[in-house]
Amino acid sequence: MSNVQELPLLDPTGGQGVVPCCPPLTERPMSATEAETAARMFKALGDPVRLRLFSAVASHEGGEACVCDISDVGVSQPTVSHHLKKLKEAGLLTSERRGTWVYYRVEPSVLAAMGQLLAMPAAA
Amino acid sequence: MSNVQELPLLDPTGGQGVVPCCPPLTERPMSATEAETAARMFKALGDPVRLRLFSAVASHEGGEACVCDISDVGVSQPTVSHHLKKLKEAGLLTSERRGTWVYYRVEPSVLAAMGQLLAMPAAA
DNA sequence: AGGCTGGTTCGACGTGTGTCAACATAGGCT
DNA sequence: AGCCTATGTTGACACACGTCGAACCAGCCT
Repeated sequence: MSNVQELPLLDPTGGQGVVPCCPPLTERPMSATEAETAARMFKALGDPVRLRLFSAVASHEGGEACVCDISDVGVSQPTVSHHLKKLKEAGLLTSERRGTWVYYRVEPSVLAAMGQLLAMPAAA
Repeated sequence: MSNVQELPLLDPTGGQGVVPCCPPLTERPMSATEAETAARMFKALGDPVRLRLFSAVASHEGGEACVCDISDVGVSQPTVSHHLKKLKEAGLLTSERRGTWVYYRVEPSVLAAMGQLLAMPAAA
């Protein structure tokens, strides 16, 4: 347990962190630190435009999409870029330039972490 | 306050069964309407204080807690009340006054719906 | 009645956020 | 070189948001 990505917290400036994070919300009260971390991810998805962008990337083949394929969400191009940056900073997406186009890709572990966070306690 | 907001994430067809508003994020690109609905809930959980409050209620016995039990999150009491109201407006919590105290309770179906939203497609 | 405690609402303040137009950068093309 | 397309960055704007203190409502006391 000493390699892979095991950043304790997300670095806001790096924007490349993966956060395994916290126990389910229903298990015990979250600490301030845990809440800070988890809220950052929820916040990133708390905007309709970002949610659509993220969904567009996530549902694309291979979990990867070019900006040009997903930028039709009703806002200007700079705004799309701005939101993609936010999603990247939240650790939800990664980007890679290949020639002319930039491709965005989901960070599956983070998605899984959020899913776990909302996991129901199976009604005991 | 006669808040006429529609139920956020659930489609009340079929009674108690969990009917998510939207398919998993990874299934297909979300529509604008779907994103609007889902983002409202993510946004509600996108604040550390609200996340702690929600977690405190959700992890309490019976999924229910008195305000006095959970209001120790580092902000003033009016702010706690404000956030609880937000969570209520987002459909995540319901409140009920019993004598002196007000009890908040999680909306389990909504929690499940959000979990489904983040469900992974078994790593295609 | 009056007072006390638990919660909510109000009004205000500073900060954060989404948005755009304009500019800047990267890479491919002629 | 020069131009053109694809993205990202900057600066500015309006608006939303989190926070607090103070005032206000709801029940339980004495």
